[in-house]
Amino acid sequence: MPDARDEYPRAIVHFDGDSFFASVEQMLDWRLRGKPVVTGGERGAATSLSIEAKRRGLHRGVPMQEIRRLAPDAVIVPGNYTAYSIFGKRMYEIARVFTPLVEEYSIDECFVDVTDAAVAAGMSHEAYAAAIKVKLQESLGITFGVGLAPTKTLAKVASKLNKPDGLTLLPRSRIDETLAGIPIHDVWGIGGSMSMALKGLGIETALDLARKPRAWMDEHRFAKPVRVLALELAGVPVRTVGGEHAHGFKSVMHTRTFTPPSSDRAFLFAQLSKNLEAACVKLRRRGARACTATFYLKTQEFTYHSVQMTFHVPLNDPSSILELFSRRFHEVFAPGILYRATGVTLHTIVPNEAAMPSLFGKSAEEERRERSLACVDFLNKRWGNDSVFLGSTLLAMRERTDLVRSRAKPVSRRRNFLSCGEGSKKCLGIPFLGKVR
DNA sequence: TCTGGGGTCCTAGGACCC
DNA sequence: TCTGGGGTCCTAGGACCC
Repeated sequence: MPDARDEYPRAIVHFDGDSFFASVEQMLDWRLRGKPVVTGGERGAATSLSIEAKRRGLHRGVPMQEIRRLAPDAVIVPGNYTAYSIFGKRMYEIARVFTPLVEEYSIDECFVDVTDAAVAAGMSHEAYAAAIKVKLQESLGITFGVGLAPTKTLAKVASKLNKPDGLTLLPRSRIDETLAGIPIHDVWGIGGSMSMALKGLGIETALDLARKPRAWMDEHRFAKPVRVLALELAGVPVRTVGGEHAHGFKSVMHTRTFTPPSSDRAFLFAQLSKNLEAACVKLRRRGARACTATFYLKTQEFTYHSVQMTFHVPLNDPSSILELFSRRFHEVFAPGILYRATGVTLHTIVPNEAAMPSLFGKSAEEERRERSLACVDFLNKRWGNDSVFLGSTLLAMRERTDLVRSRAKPVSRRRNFLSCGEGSKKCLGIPFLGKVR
């Protein structure tokens, strides 16, 4: 019987919500339970599918028309990201009752390091992971795929193995037999480009990579990410839980694709303005400012043309930033070219408190601007996000309204969740989820 | 002037993730 | 897979310094 410390030098658990968005929809509306539910109605392709929908052979990315054809009884709903995000936050809170070592990896996933917490509770790592799983399911009404392993990469592999509602143990002694069945392109961190390169060198499974020594990495001049991956697959913990995503954020972005593509300079600038406003709202909501920004135009051929800039003071109001954008817009825009999207990223984030506007405090002008922004935020919160916006955005708003109007069918069958149609607000029916103790 | 070595910082762009 | 939106990390290469 191997010792627990050999099997799990660290005991990392990965939790992955099963059919997360669709499951949340089913929790919020009992009428959807037991039915094939598909989210993504607002974008015309499936984002998440309930178990019942998956059983009908549907999967992510399938166009809604196809869904309707293949499964006429499917219930198609628009994404309700506010609700998903509340369930996600709830998941982190519940996990943190068991240990503070919780990394918020994505809206429906988290990593938990239970190495010490389990010992302190006088439980095995397996039992502790199982207890968290039960608590999550009881509290949220959603099942999870769970993996327990000595490294984050292996935990991520394990949680996928017995979905839905599985708890998969992947101690060191079982690494070889498990990884032999995992194709290299299924490994977290290996994308299309890297898997091509690895396959060219005869690496077909996760086990093949785990067995490669450092000399081989040197010989083929592999960069850091692959080396880390190989170690983690071999059961050597390199990545720590909570290290990377524990707090804060590094950038906010807002991008939008429009159809049909356009070469109209004024329209494109209005799109940019709208994206900038949205990105600034996110920034202000988080009480932060940015010191750098990137904006881009994406052509119909999917090439990006971008401009990066640095502000001399941290900013979060769109009008000052837009002024800077307008001066450099000509660097990305070429007449006669068709563009399909624009985007804005704000980075080098600092908290508001750290961003004293000048040595002498706020000027009257800055005071005035802050007050008007607070007013805009209030109005948008009260009356919906598009109530107040910059004049430069107007052209983009008109366009959007036209698109909505021309849409043939409402995307939802549920009246109370209908989000299309001008001015109608999405209604949010989150049940009380109880107190975390 | 065509010639050293070495370090840091910044930027653009690629790759990957959910 | 002719492709939506929001993120993070890594690296090569240039600028600049001693």
